[in-house]
Amino acid sequence: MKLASWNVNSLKVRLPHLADWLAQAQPDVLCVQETKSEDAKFPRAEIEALGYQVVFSGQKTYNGVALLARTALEDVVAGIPGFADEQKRVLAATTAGVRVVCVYCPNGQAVGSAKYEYKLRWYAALKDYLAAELARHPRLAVAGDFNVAPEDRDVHDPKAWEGEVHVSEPERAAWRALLALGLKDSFRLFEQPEKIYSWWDYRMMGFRRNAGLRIDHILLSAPLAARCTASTVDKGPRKLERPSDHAPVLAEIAPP
DNA sequence: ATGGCTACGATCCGTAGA
Repeated sequence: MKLASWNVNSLKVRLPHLADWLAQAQPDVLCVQETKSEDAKFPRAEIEALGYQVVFSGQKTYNGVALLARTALEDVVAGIPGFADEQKRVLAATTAGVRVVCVYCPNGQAVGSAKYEYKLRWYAALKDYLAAELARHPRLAVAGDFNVAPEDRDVHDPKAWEGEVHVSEPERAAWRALLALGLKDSFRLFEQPEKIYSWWDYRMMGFRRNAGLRIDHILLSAPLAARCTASTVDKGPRKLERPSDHAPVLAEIAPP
């Protein structure tokens, strides 16, 4: 199974890039974040025409998540059960025997802000949810935009970012709490080149300078991690005209 | 230098992203 995640920063704008990338990369499952599309206006027919099943949970202007798969998407659950939240950030489904949770974690805006507190509360709720999901689904993948760069090597300029939102210690602790459940960062299962990132600022020629952060991740439960053969970032779509500021991330999982 | 892009829904600017 080729599993991918991509924050498209508006599905409407990025639909041509998405279509091209699906045809080229041929993922079996794709988690999409920041669709910015309310469900009534979701481009379901366009995506089905590309050969994918799709489920989605969205809202106008902000947030919004979707799950695309070659195989049927079953037991679909939107949001974090028991955590009241207007913001459409989580969508789970089972496909080809794998439970997939698509997440768009809060940005946090600035350390100490109300949005930062919300981010930490949200992460705590996510951790409890994933603990329960792991108990029910041994084959669990959690993919999305986590808005946390786990370590300094995931940051282009750790000194400039020190203590800032996305790298602050409470955020990294929240990330490590997910790993403590037994989930593995698929990217770090392998030897990787240095300075690999998944997001680059639109401003200041961030992409050309490779001034980025690795904040998009695919977490795998132990049974899936044991079968994972590769995990990469595909910078290709970031080089196109009018790109998303995020690149797709991928994990390959061998058949059992 | 606290800016610098981009998307959105609203107007000709504010909010949000990261």
